[in-house]
Amino acid sequence: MTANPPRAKATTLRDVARLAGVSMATASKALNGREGVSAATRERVREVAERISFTPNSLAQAMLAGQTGTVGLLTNDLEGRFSIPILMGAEDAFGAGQMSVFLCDARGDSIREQYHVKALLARRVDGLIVVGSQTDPRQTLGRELPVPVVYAYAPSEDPRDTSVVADNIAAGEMAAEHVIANGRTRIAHIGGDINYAAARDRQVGISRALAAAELTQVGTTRYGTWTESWGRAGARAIVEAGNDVDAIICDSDQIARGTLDYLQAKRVRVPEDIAVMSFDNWIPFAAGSRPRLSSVDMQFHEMGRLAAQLVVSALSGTMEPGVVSVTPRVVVRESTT
Amino acid sequence: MTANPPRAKATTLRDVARLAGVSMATASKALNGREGVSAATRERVREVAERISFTPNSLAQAMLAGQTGTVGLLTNDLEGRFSIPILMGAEDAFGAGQMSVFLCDARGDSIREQYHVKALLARRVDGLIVVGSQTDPRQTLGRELPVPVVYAYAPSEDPRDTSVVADNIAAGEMAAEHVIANGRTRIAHIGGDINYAAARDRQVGISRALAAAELTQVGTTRYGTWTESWGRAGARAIVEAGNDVDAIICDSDQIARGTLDYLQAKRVRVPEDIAVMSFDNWIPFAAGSRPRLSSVDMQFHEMGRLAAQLVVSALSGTMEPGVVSVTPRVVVRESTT
DNA sequence: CTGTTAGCGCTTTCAG
DNA sequence: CTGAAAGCGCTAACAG
Repeated sequence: MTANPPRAKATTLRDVARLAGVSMATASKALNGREGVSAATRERVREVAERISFTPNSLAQAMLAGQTGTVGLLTNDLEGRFSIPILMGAEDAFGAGQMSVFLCDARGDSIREQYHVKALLARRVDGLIVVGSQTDPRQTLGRELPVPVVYAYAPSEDPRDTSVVADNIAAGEMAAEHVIANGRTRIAHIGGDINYAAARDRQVGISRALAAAELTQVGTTRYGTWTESWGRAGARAIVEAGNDVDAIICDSDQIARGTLDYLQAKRVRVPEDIAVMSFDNWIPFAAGSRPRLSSVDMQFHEMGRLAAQLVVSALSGTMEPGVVSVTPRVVVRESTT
Repeated sequence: MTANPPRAKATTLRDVARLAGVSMATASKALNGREGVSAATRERVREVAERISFTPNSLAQAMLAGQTGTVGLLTNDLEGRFSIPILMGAEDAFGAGQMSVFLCDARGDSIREQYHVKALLARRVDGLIVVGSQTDPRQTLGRELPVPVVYAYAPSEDPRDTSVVADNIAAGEMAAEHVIANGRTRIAHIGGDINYAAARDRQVGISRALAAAELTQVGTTRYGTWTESWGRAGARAIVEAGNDVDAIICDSDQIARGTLDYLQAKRVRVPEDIAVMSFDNWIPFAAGSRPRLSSVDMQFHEMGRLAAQLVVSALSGTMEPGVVSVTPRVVVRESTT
């Protein structure tokens, strides 16, 4: 029942000016480092501002400048594995400067998304980053928006928009090349959910790398879900098919964990008998297993950073339409070497 | 090299008024549902506003109102397991209304934190939520801030502040009570990092529940790290100590996964021979293993929601100082039953 | 060097 | 019922 202390009302430039005995204009110039103020005056104004802990009202500044120094980050699965690193990358890229980020989660609901876009525009954000939850192209927010929009992870279906995506075909190639480089020739693939472009693209990449090495995939790719449980089932299917296999590429770290689990229960040695390679490099999963998993990192953080940079550069100039791919990176651990 | 289309400049109330042939005052009243406008005029104004897709400038509105309808969410490990659900809970609680959330990650750096606070105050947020990365009390942001502050997960060390925390002692009790209720009497505990209050508190809770059931813990709690690898080592230590054990409580799902891994390699059956119980209920880990893990959910989402509600209620009234605990919840799966 | 004036976009009295 | 005027906090001309 304790009442809180009365909140100090924020001080204004007018207070500073009055206390320093100058006009608001002079106070403004003094604090903003504009020239045309004597050193003495400037110092005095600064002291007053400091003393009464004056913080300029960004809203007022924004109204004059026509720029708010804010961007909206619209995500669709905060829960998810992908949004967060992308978000961090963006936060990183902005954080250094003086952009602030409005975070909105639309939960995959387009009504909700529309609502958030409207709210963000009302707040006069300078730009928008839209993070999808699948790599499949998503509907555009429209081309009539008064601010630049960059799509991350899920590209916009409209080629006139600007998107930053992960290169899953390259990722598939890199995964296969890595195990091939380690001397494996009998390679199988456990896919993720076939409804995801990520899963289909990785298969394309794997095929491409195998063809380049004049190898043939062992068995055909089976698709399932992005779970450990599917990893176990997929591994069993491969083993029970009786084919001779010396490497399994799994479409996610979780699938790979399931695969590892099955193989270990069967006393198959990893990597001696079968190498296991995965995608995403979700550290808690990839680095928690024994052996630890080699995995293709999709560089989400980098995607976020890039998206942020694109938005920033769009503020002063125009933005190239099209899709920018971020190149993945193989992280080698003990499951393949 | 395609130049983007010129961005439509945002329309203003003045435009609406002019096009509708009324004054700005009338247009304002019409759009905001104020009375004193004829139905006909109101309709006409609305149509115009709709036609030119007028979006009121929140900044201008905020300047008049003295409230921005924004809050700052200051986190210290976006990466982490805890911030995100809390963040989602807050987003949830606000999202329904018309609060927008500024997200800032201070990376555990107090200089950076200071910088963000300053920026948020400049943007005249109506309130602040500070999310810590450990349950240990953290330094206060100070009591002179012009806006209400709520600390989540990590409470403020200053009892005059308002904090929302997880009740780890209760969690420890609930975990022990659950395994006891399932007939286990020879219970061991693998702790997390002893430098975390969460780990120490859970031990307190476990002891309390064991005492209440007139049981004694098997061996003393060993502390390590929050990793699977420590889970394996800890389980080995328990097994090799040669004590008869029928349940192991692990301080996190990851530790439990390691424990499970070790037990399975040793052909110990879970839960028949030894039940395994954990904390956090991090779904990908807890529900991915076989058997799936029973785990104490710390209700992070709920904590975020509560923190948000506290901030909102502080806007219209005062805020109770002190620490609010969120009660955890046992999620039963197959590792204990 | 310093101060006066105008105005960003909006809402709110208070006259008409 | 409608509009003119004032002002939120700040900055950018332009005078002095």
